[in-house]
Amino acid sequence: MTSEETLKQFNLRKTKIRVAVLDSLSQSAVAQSYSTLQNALHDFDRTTLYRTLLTLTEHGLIHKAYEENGESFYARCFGCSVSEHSHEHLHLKCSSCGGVECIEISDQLKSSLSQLPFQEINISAKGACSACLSA
Amino acid sequence: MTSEETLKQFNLRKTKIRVAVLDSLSQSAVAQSYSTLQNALHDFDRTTLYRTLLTLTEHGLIHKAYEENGESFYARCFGCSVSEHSHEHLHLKCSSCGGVECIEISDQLKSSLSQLPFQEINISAKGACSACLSA
DNA sequence: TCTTTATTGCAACAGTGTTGCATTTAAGGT
DNA sequence: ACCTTAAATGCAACACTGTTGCAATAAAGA
Repeated sequence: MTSEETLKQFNLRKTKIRVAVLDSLSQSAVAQSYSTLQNALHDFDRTTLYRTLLTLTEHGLIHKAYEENGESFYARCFGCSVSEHSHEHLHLKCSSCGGVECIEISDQLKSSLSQLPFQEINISAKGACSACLSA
Repeated sequence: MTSEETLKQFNLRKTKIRVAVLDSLSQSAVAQSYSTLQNALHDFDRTTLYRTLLTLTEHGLIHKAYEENGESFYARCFGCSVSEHSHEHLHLKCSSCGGVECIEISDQLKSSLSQLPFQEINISAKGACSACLSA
């Protein structure tokens, strides 16, 4: 589904920056940092980018995958609604390239996590991302 | 062990703010945010607090337990060295009081995590902390 | 095309992170 | 108790992100 179609599906107006952000995040294998997005979308005011990320997050099209040292990384959302954010994956911060990759977790780990009496369980780790491993 | 003794053990000079930070984090059941620490220690310059947190973190006396929306929460470190930060616990951000609690995880979860080929695995979650549950 | 409402761009301010530098303090030796 | 020296502090300053208000602009449907 194209970014335009996605916006329509979520009842959001089609604007240049929303399409650009969704395109950028969809094409990227890794989550993108705010500053990376800002560099890629420097035609737009940073406030607009800030509000775009807010809007897309609130409606469940994207999510903040990782945050460290004040740097936030955003990724496309698949299969999570506004209310139920069950991101059953792990966010790997690559020690080599600095990118953030979303990684599926094992069923065993899922079942261990599901026994916890908490919501919004989030796992992050550091290591080599698949791109850097195969390079 | 007192904060003074801890500093000596780690070969760090005993200064007022280091003792104050260690005392504050030791006495607290939950991790403290930067702004909370700053309020509690407003006699000191915020740069000094910043550098104190850096130093204590680098030497493994404290660690950043949680970070969200640019707010960092710090806690005392027990049993983790500079090189090996195996925090085998979960950081629970309380939806009620906003505090961050360190919670031990089950052996089953530990073993699932130990199978992952990553370092510095970190789990965070949202829910009610023990203080708010018992209140 | 018109109308309405959401979105954008700009200005402005707060909070945190970070560095440089002069001053002060801690710790060990005398 | 006093020096000496290296480390720690306080202050100024700047960058970046988050956040809000408001006037100008653009999107979507009639």
